[in-house]
Amino acid sequence: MAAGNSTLAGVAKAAGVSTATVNRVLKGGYVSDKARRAVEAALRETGYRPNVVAQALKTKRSFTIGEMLTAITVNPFFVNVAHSVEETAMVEGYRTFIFNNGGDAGLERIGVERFIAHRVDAVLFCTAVAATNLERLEEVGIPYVQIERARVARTSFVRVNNYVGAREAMRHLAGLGHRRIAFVGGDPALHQADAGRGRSVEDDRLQAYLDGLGEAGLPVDQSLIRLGRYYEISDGGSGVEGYRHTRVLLDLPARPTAIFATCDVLAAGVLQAIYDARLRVPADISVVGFDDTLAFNLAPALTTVAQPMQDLGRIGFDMALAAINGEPANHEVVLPSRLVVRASTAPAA
Amino acid sequence: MAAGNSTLAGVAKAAGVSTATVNRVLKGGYVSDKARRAVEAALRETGYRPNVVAQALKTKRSFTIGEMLTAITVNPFFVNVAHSVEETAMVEGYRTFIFNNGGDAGLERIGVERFIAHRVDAVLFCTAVAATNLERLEEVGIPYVQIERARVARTSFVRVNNYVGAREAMRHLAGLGHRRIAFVGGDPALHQADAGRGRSVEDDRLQAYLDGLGEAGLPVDQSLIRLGRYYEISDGGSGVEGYRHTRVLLDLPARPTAIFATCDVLAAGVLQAIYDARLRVPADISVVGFDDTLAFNLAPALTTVAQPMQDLGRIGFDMALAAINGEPANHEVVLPSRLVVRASTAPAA
DNA sequence: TTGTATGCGTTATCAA
DNA sequence: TTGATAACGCATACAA
Repeated sequence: MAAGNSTLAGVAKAAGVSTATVNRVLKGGYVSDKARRAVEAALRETGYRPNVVAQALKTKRSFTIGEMLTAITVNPFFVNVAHSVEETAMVEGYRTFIFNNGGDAGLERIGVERFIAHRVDAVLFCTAVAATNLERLEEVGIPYVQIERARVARTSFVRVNNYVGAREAMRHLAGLGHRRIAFVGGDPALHQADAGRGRSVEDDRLQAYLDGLGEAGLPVDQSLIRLGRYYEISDGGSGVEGYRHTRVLLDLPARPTAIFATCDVLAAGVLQAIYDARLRVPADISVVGFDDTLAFNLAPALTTVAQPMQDLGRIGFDMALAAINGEPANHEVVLPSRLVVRASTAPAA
Repeated sequence: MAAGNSTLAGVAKAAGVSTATVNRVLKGGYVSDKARRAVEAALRETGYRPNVVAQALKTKRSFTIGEMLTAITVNPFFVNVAHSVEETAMVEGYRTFIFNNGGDAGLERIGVERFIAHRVDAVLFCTAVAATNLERLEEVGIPYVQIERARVARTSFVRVNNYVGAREAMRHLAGLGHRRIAFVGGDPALHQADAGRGRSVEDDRLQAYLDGLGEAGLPVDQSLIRLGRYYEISDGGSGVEGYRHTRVLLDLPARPTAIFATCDVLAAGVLQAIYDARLRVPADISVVGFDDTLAFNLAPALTTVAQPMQDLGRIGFDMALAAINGEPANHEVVLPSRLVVRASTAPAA
């Protein structure tokens, strides 16, 4: 923390007034025109810049928030949410500290401790690993907001309506005449249900798939349902899981004519497997993804269920700010997703 | 900045000693066993957590650094560098503030002012837009380090040897027998040269392409050289520029059998255009990218010149830390890249 | 080995 | 309308 040369006292001295008067022209208050002019001149002359650290110590507001992410490098989803938070925060004069927990509760605990040490005004989780780490924040009175998934039901939470989004994807595929639609996605057994509603993101998406089949009068074929992880956090976010699932699907006696992958990262692997098999998308197989992250960069450009990542970040921050300001902070906001149709889906052959 | 309930004074009171003694058991110093035990008990009992804000005010070290990025959402390169910085910083007890300048000097200025207001100990640029914003930091005595590109030659700088990396890519393609190799990349005319060496990243890559042709005894064909931007920051990082260039290349009377795109984002667009044209990679055309960001998620998985993003971030932070500690800070480190051969390159037909 | 006292740069209270 | 002055929580010089 090098200089920001001048201080309030320095400005006061240069202007021939007290620090209280300088503070008044800075923050508003009764100041004579004469004093104001003198202070303003001194401000310019000294190149004064307020010291947020000192302000924080005095006011008990650091104007920083912590942002706990799963792994910013493995899924662009997190980057987009984080960037939206940052932009929104900046407008309010807030800065954000990012910490990646890698899905590990122990790491998350360290990050939370750091946030506390730095006296952040609030913490955003996208997403939280362990409820105990949230309790730690409650103990010291730091509000927090959960984005996408909820470990605890006591505080604000903003998420997407995954069920509706996934239903829309299914309707799109069924509407194109597909009758053998595969599901490649997160295994509900590997994910905790959201506190307060008893369902997880994965429950919603899988149920939407099943209900979508039902609505279209299609049978459930277990061999077309491939559940697992989205990715290994340690491998930097490859679609290898999607690739593996798809290899199996393509070897089926009657292979699917469409695949719904519930994450663009998975979908990337799906497209790679299809490419390797020398089949064409969408001529031979249609593919739909989820998130709208990698989608527009894949070949062919991917039809996907877009998550409103901007809104997740913005609303998450707004909720945090509300909590900081002492407003009631146990809202749950559910945002709609949006099907973006690109070049990876077409009528069934 | 809510609570972190207990303070040094609170602990001192609970332990029946002075704050100085508490501080001694925390930071090391002569303390009797008796006092130490009392303090340690009080520490646990009160759940004391040091207040980094107060420490920062007192010691003039905030243990935070600013990280100025171009646009974290448009090119995964930035995320990877940022994540490496964060991980390295954490080990040293540092936290990072990220700010995206969007390539705009005015925004960058605002970000720099924020960094100063928060009294960051140093700033990392990846990459800086305007030299004036760096001077601003010098005025107030905050050290900074530049990653990838240098606007100013006075301080530490870490980058990749783009020339060597690009030469390797060319040798790979020429070695596979390709004789019509196209170049899709950044236009040197659109980028400033690095201060202190008079060349830009783009100069290096383009020159390596030309020299690579020369080494292979191949003629320079201007119609195979497509220069422009990597992406529009406002569009979220699509490969549309690469797509456009490739459409033109594929319409050539004698189309190239290989394309060297100097950014994975561009390469993604290249692959999309080839896919649309119903050609196969690498059977009909080989493609090489640069960065190793999207590469492993594209279809087919892309051969690319990998940048050591981890090292860029780590070394950048280490340089910043050295500068913070008053060590000489005008080193230039040039790192090697590494050609990663995947499925997008094969012998010329 | 321990405690007292001062100051980091602000904000805010209280007199004047 | 203005100016002393006392915190905020911590680190540290200096005494004891």
